[in-house]
Amino acid sequence: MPNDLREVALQSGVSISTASRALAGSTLVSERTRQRVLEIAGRIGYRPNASARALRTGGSRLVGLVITNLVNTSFRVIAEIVQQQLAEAGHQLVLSITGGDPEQERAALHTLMELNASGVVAVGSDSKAFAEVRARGIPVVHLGRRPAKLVGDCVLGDERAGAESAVNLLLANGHRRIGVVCGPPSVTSGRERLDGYRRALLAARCTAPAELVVAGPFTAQTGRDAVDTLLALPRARRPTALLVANHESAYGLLPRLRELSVSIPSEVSVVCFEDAPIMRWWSPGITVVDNQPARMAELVADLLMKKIAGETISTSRPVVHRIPTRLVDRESVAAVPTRTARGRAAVSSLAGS
Amino acid sequence: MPNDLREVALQSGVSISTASRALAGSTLVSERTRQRVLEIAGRIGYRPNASARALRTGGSRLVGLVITNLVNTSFRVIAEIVQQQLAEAGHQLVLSITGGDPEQERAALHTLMELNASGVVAVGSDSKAFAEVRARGIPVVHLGRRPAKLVGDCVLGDERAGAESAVNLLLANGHRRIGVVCGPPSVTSGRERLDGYRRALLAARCTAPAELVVAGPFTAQTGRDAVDTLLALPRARRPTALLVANHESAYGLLPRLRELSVSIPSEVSVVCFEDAPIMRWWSPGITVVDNQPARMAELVADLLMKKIAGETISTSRPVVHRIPTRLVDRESVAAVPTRTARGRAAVSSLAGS
DNA sequence: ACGGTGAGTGCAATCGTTTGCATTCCGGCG
DNA sequence: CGCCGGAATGCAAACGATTGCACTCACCGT
Repeated sequence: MPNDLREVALQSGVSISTASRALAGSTLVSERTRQRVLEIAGRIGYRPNASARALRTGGSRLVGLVITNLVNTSFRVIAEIVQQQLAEAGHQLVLSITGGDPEQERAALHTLMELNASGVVAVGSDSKAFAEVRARGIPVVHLGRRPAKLVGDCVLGDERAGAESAVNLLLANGHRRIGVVCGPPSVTSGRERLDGYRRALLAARCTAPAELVVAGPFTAQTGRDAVDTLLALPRARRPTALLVANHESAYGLLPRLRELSVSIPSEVSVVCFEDAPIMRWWSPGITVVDNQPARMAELVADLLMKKIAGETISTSRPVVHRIPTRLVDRESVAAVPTRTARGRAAVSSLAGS
Repeated sequence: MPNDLREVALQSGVSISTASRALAGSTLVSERTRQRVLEIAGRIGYRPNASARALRTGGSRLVGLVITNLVNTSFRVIAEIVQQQLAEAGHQLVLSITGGDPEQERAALHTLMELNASGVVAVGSDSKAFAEVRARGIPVVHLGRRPAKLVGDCVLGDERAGAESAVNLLLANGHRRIGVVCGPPSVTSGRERLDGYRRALLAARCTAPAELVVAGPFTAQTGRDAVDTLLALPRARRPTALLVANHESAYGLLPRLRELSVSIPSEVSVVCFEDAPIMRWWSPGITVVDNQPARMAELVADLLMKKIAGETISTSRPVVHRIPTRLVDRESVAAVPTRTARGRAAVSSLAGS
């Protein structure tokens, strides 16, 4: 026995149109028939066919999330929150993980077009397939990284200010030689963080010598290597503090420091970008610049749903939103050890015990 | 200008049927017309309308993944791999995160039914909505936890053997008093791990006193509390090794041990369940029972796609597959400390507070 | 009494594809 | 020469919902 709208109509003794309207809550049906239809629908467990509806109305209530991976804590949080927010509004999340491969990204976007997606959230992406998506009137929101060509609004962290706040904290603790580990210059977020770092140093009339800047891909290895490179510098040029501008690197940098028994924060202060469980649980707790992925995700969901509801492919220019970062001060930053202070500490510890 | 099959047909000078067949690769069209149609389709950027196709054929090529969260490393890996495998076969992943809430799970499953999902992967779930899904002929594969009522094949880790291998390793290192932290008894995986623990001890003619068994929800707090409970035991009854049977607890347990300056493995040996980056990076590296989520995911995707392809809601009984675990020996297990060698400062500090 | 009104309902077209069946066209065979 | 068969194509009916339009009444005002 089928359980489509026709069946509901049949059993309710009304036409398909009326049944449809009753279920849709139209004012064009009498209260009594609505009750009857609803009751029958409930009884036979009627579920509307999403394909048919999408075909007829042109709206699928599917939203694509195109993302490079789920390992990155920010991305994971974003996926969770966006899914949840969309679900509350009756949308479904179609997940595509591209691994950063443009070809896969293209494929994902094409599929989303075929699905008549109601919207697309893309994080860290940049391909001309977006133009097609946009051309089809599907709203797009960019997230996390700013692509060269915006086809929709863009939600970013305030990377520059975040880096500045971190560097300022270090400066306030007396650090002058601050090493930085950042992502490849091709990624906007990495560039901006580096820029913030430079700017803060400049404002304090400090130098940022090239030897203190290490750039590399988003891998733990980059972090490991950075430690070795920076600590190999002669004492006087060695950094007393490190700013780790992406947390993939942190996953290599922190263990490497421990391997080498370099003590945080007494020997080197550390500030990392992006909060993650491991940052809280590391010993000592790592001071981080939290880019608040949950807030980014909420805003993204909000923007996208407004666009979807508006139906209007707003011809206005895409706007870029910046979510402020939050400096979470834990235990990995301390005053720069002065020669005398260090000597004193050693002496007193001897004397004390 | 529309972008549908009719347009392709029109420009190719053939009927819609022929165009459809040409694109579908049917043998019923001449090579020449196929070429022509393909060329036109490519030129005008034709993309088939998935809704229309789904409506007509009854297959949506959408697969639901219903999961409690993405924080758990195993789940995250599963989501990534399943997505990738499905995408390769031309399916799309619809992600639903339930947070463990049965109501949300029900809603997710209902939505998937409306979408005419081609299949559903459910991890850690148990609700009667599955019966409806099954009744609609949608293949289901369970993953990770075994629900009371199987509506489809089930892929699990070999929890019992995994726990046994861990305990055996500890026994081989001379440990006799082995504490265990496990999930709530309501979850099958937790029960099985506990069972494996008991069995291994029994086989070695050791006891597993109740005071060494701590059960609690899948939270970091459970792990923290477990440390305090177990270490508060009088010296002679205190465990010399810990088996942490879920990694949510590990996230609380490991930092707590470090807070208390309880040294691993010299004061206490530790084996955790489920591998994760933090296990590798912890210092010392934590020996784990790896449940190989990637292999589970691959098998799940494989099973599901076979069922989808088969079209047959195989009436045969659901079969339960077990993926073997892998003991990854790192640095957190050492021979049991002799009484004299055993440090006392850290542990007694706890008793004091 | 009659036309107007408006609430409630039904008819039928429509969304874009797939596919069973009919149709055409051609060559080959009896 | 007519007939048959197969290859290639087209026609039209689905799939299940939404929705503009037309229709039916009962009721009201004049």
